[in-house]
Amino acid sequence: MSVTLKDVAERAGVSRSAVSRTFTDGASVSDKMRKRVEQAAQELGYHPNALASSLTTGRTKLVGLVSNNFHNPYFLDVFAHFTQGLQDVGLRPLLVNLSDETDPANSMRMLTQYSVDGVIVASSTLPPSFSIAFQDAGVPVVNSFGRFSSAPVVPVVGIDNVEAGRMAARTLVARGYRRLGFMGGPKIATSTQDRFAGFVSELENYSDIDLSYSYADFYSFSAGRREMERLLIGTPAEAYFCGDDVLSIGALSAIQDAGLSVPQDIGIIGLNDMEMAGWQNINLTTIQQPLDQIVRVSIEIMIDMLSQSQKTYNPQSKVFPCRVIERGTLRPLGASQLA
Amino acid sequence: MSVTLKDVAERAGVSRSAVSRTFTDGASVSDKMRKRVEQAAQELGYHPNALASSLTTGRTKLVGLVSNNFHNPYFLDVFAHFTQGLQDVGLRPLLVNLSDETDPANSMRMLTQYSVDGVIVASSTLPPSFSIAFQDAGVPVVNSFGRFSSAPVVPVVGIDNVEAGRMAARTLVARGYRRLGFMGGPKIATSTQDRFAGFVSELENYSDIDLSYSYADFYSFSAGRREMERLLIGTPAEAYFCGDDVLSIGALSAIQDAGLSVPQDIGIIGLNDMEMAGWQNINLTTIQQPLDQIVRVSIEIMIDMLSQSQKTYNPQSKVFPCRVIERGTLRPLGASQLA
DNA sequence: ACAGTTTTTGCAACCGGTTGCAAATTGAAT
DNA sequence: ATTCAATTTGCAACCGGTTGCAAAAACTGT
Repeated sequence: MSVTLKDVAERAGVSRSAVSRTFTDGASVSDKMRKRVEQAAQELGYHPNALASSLTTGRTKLVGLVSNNFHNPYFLDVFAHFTQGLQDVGLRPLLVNLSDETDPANSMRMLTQYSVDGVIVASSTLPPSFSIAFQDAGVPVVNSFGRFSSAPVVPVVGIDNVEAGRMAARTLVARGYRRLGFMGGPKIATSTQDRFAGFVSELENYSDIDLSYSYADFYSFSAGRREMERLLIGTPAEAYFCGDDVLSIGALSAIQDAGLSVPQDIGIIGLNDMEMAGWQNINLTTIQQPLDQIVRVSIEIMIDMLSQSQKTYNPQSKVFPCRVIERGTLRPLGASQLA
Repeated sequence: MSVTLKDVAERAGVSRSAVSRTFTDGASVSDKMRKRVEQAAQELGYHPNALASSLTTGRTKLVGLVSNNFHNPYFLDVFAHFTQGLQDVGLRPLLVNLSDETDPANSMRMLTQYSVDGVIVASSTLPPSFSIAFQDAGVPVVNSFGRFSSAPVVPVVGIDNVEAGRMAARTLVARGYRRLGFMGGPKIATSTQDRFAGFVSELENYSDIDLSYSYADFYSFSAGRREMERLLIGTPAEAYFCGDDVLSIGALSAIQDAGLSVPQDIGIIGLNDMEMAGWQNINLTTIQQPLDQIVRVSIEIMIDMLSQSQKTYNPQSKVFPCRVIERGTLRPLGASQLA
């Protein structure tokens, strides 16, 4: 079937160790030997079996990439960045779809069966128990888009959602909105909880603000639309901070269909700045998560943990500042504040 | 570190083979023995190492899932289906992002290093050389969303793009459009070539049709928008068949911004029926690819190939019928045909 | 040319499993 | 009880690599 170490050794007339050494860097081989082995390997089309070597080295260079957000277009961007970033540093993403899972045990089992070197949990809606379960199994974990904490159990990379909530509040207030709405994602998502907390806390600095809030069932278009339809039955707020972009787009669609216009009648600000938010027919004002930084640093931390053979890694949260991307769903800064 | 076969064997006071056998189904073990081993395994928290066993069995249950479409939201749907479907049958997707690759060699090497059991190439824009390269390396390959052929080199699962092109033509003609446009994806994509061929051939059945055509650079929003902007400078057609949904949405956005309305001034029909096409603020009339069937059958074929230890698999194309999903970007069937 | 040092090489054991084969056990039948 | 067949078990070799250790080879300096 496939050509092995032994084949190359025989062909080159050397020992198996010699062959192994030419393919492990840092090993002691003379130039003569290396040439000879490489030649033989070339001729036979030999490539070392990564899995076999993992047996002795204990490293597979496999990284579990686990997520449950397979219906939020933002996560295609996320996957694109992660797969690219991981393969650039020689790691291989083993993709795990946790959409219907509520118990980490199954995925844990499969990840340990494949002895992944580490796990990246890329989700803002998975309960922390998942990350912790992986970590307890002795596997390095980093939780991207997780909840910030000054002393996290698992390294977290993302944004400070509380601060993002504040930023949304400031942005709306600065544009003269006074009756504000928070339309969160699922209530159990830590991201939504934190954004809400920040949003509320910032508004306490202002006296004349009216705040209402509610939650959509998922981070999805239809949930956002449904929730906004519900809100429009009553007296809607002047502007909403929506849980994320896809939710915002759902809300926008409901508003349009109700014959109202954005940003004149209702303002919307989202969060993520997914590619689609910039499409001209959406043109969503939103708070941008610095995706490439988050991914880059997530991978850096993972590499760091992998190099520390000890499990004495001291988990840290790394958060990156967000910024408001001004587009067309909020009235501009200097505009008049009353219809 | 982790608990091994040997540990369990010692604890249970049996041979290593016995333990191995209780975890390989189809092996001969008495009930007594199995109970005993399972108990010991339980106590130690043992789980067999899939990679180690792959060494002797020659099966890793790893499947390469390779694609270069990480910027088309449709492919999030595709990945969601594939990851779910694969893990449901006990296979693990090793995700490969080919976005910037032009040469199969690198990805080939890495896939063989990890001795994947098979490769699923999920892309309509990768040149066939990729699938063929994998196949030549002796790995079972199925090409999802590839080009139909009655005697394919590699099994193909998808739709008959030529027929889809015809269907688009019939749909437009039936709605009274006479000046038709084909706005393809990248000219080198087989999907675009075939859709064009079908579109043209069907129109030969009609005498009074005016056909124009052009191509967008990628299957992406911005490429679609750019191309439509260009078309609107001249005299646009009455209706366009666009390369795919995301391209259609780009085109729609250009049309709107030009102050024209859909479907009154210009009709658009897309292809894919990605989730977003059904969003009420997009509401795109489109030709639906039966995604779940395509994925399901792709996986079935893969399993089939894996079970045939021989490589005597006779590759076949499996194509599934598409259907038109009527939404709001084409005038309805019975409508008057002139403005 | 020789002893001493450094580098290179091969041997053999090991990583965590699987499996063909023969020995041991069990069960059935007389 | 005894024979024979069927089932279960363990031994040992193997899958494709890696690596500690000691022997061999290559340098060094004199």
